[in-house]
Amino acid sequence: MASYDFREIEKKWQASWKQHANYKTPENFDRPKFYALDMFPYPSGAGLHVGHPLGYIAGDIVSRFKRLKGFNVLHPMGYDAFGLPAEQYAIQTGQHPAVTTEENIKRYREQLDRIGFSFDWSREIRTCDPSYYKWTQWIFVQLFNSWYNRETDKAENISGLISKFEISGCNDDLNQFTAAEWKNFSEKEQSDILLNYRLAFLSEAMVNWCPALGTVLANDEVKDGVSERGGYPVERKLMTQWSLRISAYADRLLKGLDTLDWSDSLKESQRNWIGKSEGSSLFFKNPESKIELEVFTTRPDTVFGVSFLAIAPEHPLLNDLCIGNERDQALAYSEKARNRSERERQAEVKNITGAFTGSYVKHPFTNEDIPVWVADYVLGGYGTGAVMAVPGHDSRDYAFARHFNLPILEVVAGGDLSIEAYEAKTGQLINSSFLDGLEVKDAIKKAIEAIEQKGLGKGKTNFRLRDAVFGRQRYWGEPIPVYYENGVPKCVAESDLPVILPEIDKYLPTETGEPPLARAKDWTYNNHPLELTTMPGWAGSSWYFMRYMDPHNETAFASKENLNYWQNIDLYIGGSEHATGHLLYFRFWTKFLYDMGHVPFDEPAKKLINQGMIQGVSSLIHRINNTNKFVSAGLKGEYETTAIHIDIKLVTNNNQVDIEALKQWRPSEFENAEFILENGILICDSEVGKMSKRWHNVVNPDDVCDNYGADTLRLYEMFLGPLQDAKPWSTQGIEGVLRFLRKLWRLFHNNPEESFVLSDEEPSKAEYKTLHKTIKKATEDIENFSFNTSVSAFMVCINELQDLKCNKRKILEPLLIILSPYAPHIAEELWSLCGHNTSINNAEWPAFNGEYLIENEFNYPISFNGKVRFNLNFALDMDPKAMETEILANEQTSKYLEGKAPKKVIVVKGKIVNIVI
RNA sequence: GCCCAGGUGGUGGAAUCGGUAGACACGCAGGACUUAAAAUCCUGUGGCUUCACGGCUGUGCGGGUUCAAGUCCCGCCCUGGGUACCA
Repeated sequence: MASYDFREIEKKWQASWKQHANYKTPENFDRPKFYALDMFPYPSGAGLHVGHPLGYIAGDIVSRFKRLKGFNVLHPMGYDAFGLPAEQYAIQTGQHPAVTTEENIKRYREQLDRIGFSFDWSREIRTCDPSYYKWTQWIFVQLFNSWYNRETDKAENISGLISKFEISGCNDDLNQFTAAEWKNFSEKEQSDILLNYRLAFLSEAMVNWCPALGTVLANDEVKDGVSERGGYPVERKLMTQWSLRISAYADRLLKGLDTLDWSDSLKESQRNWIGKSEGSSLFFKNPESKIELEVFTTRPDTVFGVSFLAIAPEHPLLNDLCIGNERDQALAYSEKARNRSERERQAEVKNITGAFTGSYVKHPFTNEDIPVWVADYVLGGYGTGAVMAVPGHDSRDYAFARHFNLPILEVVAGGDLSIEAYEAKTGQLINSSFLDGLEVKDAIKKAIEAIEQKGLGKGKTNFRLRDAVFGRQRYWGEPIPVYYENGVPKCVAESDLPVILPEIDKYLPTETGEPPLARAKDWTYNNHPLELTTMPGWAGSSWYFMRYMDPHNETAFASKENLNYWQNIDLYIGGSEHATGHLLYFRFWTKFLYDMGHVPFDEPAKKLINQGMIQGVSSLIHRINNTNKFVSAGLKGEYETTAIHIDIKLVTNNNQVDIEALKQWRPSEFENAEFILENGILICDSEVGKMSKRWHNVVNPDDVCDNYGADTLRLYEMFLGPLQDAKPWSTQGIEGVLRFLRKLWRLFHNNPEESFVLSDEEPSKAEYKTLHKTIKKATEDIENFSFNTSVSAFMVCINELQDLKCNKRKILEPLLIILSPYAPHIAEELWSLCGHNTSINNAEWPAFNGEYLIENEFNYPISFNGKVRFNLNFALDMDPKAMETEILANEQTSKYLEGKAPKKVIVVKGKIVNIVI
């Protein structure tokens, strides 16, 4: 073989790795472990584009590196296979989602295989596989059978709570009953009470209902009032729903972040989503009507600035509060506000609306009458659904008071209330009785003390994090393993799991609006009806990383032995778009399983890297409005035009459109079109955005592998820039990477016959220096996830060896080893040509020898008072005093120093960098 | 609005602790080889200035600390991402 034939080489080694199961994770536990996981993909019909493999390549490089370093590496891959697109497709075509999913997976696998990943495919999992979702259902059963014990601050079996009720009854915020009463409750009553505590529970709650998708969605699945998938409008609707009590873990999810090596921005996203806020509850009462309204505030110091109370349109006491002449109007307003969709609600944020209820309550400190208003800026689901409005020091209350002409009181000095609310948490309290003169910080403390002392409320912490709606009115998901006996929800016995997803004739809701599972024949368990909703997409992904440790275990989701060995993920790579979804849920499930003693770790991933999105560059040509004429980009200013996306394959690197290809691409549109050219060519504009079929800008990794090879693709994706950064895909520069691999190849074939030649001669110092410099850099870069600079270092190394005409075994073999994580195919080929009959995968990462980098002399430019620079040579081990003498003796220096002794000689890393006089 | 990240040549991007800014690659220009092309190799390439040696200037803007600032501090401007009546 003379020239570098990447097609042949890559095909050959991929087949060999498969045949010899090179990347199968060893089943012994005698080495240190390393668990490198990529977020598994949802297998969509569109296949992979060049953005998908970015994170996988980085993970693969680290995995290969760790293997060479002697670690037992777990590096698996699988598919997040339940989900909406396959079901939407099924509705349109009648094709079973399982069939579509299977096809898509096959396609994904082909694409992944071409890139040469070192996945252990014997551990592949699919969330839609019954042997997998058996355990997803099993975890659900554990959640159902558990409650969160605040005293021990962990989840426990619900039986403990039941015995507590049996012995001493209950007296908490939710329920009050005696032990005797508990025993007299019916089974249904007991069940309903327990649902208030179970971690998987059924409740009636306002949910995000998406009519177009026919299902409810969790908060993180709704963006800007529309569904994340499909972008359909979302409404609020009161429904009985399965939810998971993630709110019980709010504080631990927050605290756990401090122990994780995740990016600051991602941790910050989770902190904001959890939204911890500390403050106080406070009761406003009306002695006549006996009404008590509880509010939550983070600014109890401003209590003397309260001029009205505002309650949410969903507030439970609304009906009692709306009285007198105001009753009808206030109720009508609330009704209207409640029924608005999320989108309307958000669009109208700036419109201030509200209504007076007719009721008054007493101010807890001044005993003044405070009017109670209903206002849609108060959210039913947060805090107590009621706020004490302090217009002087809260901008929303201020706007409301301005609009309805309510009093604005100043209680913290420092602002100008005629212009805006003064919200800063600094300044002295005024007009506030016993708080006068205090700084805000101290006033908050004192106010809470006073509130607690008088029994008006107590210090309290609120979280923004809501419980996660878990039921989906869809077909293509895990059945929730629950049946109903006389209206009481019960879990299917663990021995009867999995509850297999039944076959149905159509993937649509029934005529009566029930979920698709209602179509299933005999959808019962021991003659009792089974639950009709299925689990959301994030259920299967919340624990999949554990299944990889022991994927074929039939008696447990993973054996204790395997869990103890592999522990949690050492390196998790995936997109930051999962910050408030998957990455929160899988922390929650891990903590729960930890509490219940099923796993020995309480965080799933120690280190997380978010790879940036690779964006697509789309091409736009300009059509003159109402004509079939297209004008080159430089001339578009002279016409009224509309931009049209065309396939990027029709365009060269410098934005020149191939008109003949364009005509063939869409003959109906372009066959008879006229083109107004500039300098004889048609130029288009380009735009950076998401890679999508819609914009005709998808780049398929298969094409890159065909034209440049998998090794070049791998190196180039790393070379593009820092892994974490978003960057547009461009093939400018990919030639440079291919050129680098050719140069490497030629080091071994540098003779007229271009035959493989390797020298066993002892390398020179310069050659060793080049090698060890590169070993150092490559090792450090992988540990710092700085892959782009590593690729550069390899390029420098090859350029230097080329200049040295080096073809020595002692240099090239270690070099192949450190390059193999990036470009495994060419490394393997050359390794084999070097005479090895085992895979380079079994080699050992070369040791770095720093001695080759030490120089005896250096020549370094020296600044003089930070200005003039000149060069001086010194021995490296010369002491600073001797250097000073040397400097003064030097003709050039003394000229600048005018014979004066230097005040200061600045030495950095043993080198003089500046002389100060 | 709030929170986070970032702003370096024509382009993507380098620059561990503050220590020769622009590594590496693309692009561009010139040259070698070739009948020619491709491929390959060599040279140059921040700006201004100089025949040249060199000099001046330069990391979004304005100030500061330091012998020395892309890097640290203060105040702005801009871009990307997250979040949004969360009391």
